[in-house]
Amino acid sequence: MDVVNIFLTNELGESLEDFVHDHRRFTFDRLGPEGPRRLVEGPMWAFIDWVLPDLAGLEMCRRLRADPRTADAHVTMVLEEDDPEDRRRALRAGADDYVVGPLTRTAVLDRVLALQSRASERSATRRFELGALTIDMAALQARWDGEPIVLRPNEFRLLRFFAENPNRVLTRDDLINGLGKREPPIDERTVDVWIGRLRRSIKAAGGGNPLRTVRSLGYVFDLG
Amino acid sequence: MDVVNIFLTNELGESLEDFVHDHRRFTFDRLGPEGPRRLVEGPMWAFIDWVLPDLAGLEMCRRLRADPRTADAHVTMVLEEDDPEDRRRALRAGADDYVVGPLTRTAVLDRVLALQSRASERSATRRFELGALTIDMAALQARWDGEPIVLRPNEFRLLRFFAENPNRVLTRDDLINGLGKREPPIDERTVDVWIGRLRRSIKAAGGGNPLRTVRSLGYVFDLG
DNA sequence: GATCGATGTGACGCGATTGTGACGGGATTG
DNA sequence: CAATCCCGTCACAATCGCGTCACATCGATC
Repeated sequence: MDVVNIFLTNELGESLEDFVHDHRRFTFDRLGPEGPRRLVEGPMWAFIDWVLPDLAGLEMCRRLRADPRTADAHVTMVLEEDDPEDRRRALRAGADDYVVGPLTRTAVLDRVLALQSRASERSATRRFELGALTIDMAALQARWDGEPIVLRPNEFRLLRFFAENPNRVLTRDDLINGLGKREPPIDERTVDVWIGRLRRSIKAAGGGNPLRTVRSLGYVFDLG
Repeated sequence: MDVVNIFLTNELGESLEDFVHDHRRFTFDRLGPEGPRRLVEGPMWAFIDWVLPDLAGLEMCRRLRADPRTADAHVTMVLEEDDPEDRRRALRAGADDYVVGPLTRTAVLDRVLALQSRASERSATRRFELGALTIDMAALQARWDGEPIVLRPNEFRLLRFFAENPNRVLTRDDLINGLGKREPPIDERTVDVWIGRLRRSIKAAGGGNPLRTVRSLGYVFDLG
């Protein structure tokens, strides 16, 4: 079942309980300055209050964008009143959307569902093309020069995360978080095993080794 | 001469008279909660009013889909006004299309003709050619490399649904809904049995295994 | 080239997921 | 109305995935 992460900067995000609706699982999470408390793999929808006690909504939005784990989140800015000037500023700060609050739980859900159906129309088949490597997100199938790569679920997630952050050193911690494995805590050395297994699977499909080890730091997906 | 069934939930469907236009024979039929009153073999086009006195349009749509005789009908939802929210819900409930009413008889005909010509361009539902596999919708016959595959009705529906959604992970839930088995509720594990039986039938005809298991998610019909 | 921390990797085992034979009730057929 | 077929469910077997460990290997530094 799909999991949809919903982040809120107000008390609506307090309950960490899951919420199932229409065959999808939603998790509500309180969004603080340090980012979300938990992050399950899946689409992310953030609702940021324009006026916050400790941190301006603008700044919160920037932090979300800066963190590779949440950079893809869809950000909706929640305005207290419909001020055109605020709207403009919110969108310029990187928000994808705005809404005039205050929100209720069901209002949030409805909005996410509406936006989601629009989003799925737009990018029904997401597809990465990275040199010889292609990743078909709809079929959950990766190929090297057209040759299918047989990947286990975790390997696929790993490859996907690398593909989303090419040419950038990812620490073992980045990888663990990027794959949503903060809980239960995982030994960092396990990442080495993930890498080894992914490399082997790619090689088994006749591929090269796009994963470079950066000693005492992490790994990079080399592109071009 | 082809016969085209047109179902309507309002008084436009009252007359059971045939109507000939452009070398095609159309039958108009009043669609009630029990389904159409008569059904001639041929393409089916249903126009369901979003607002109905006794039964919501949504529910009517589901019933159409649930009945194997009408599951293939093209469903157009007739909205009273252009509310994006209603549009979204209509499409998610299984409608193929929507239109803002009220409709006249000729408007319905025009629409059907327009949709029909588009459909025949796609020639979607007549015949699939997917690698070694061919599916003849008219003869309800599938073949692997020309060799007939003996399929039970449910297996055929399943294969058809896969063929309509190749290279795309389908969850067990997708498959249950795609085969119109929302009612009565079906155990998701039953899908595993469907898959097993379909695989066996294909293999019995000398075919390969085009169905890939995606662990903890669902199944994909792999193509290319 | 010796040393030592960092990385690569085969093996293991548990828990989760999937495959499948068997059964029975209901529909269908002749 | 008997024989057959179809299909949903169940229970058990088979398989798979993955985190961990232990040991092999590597490579920077002196």
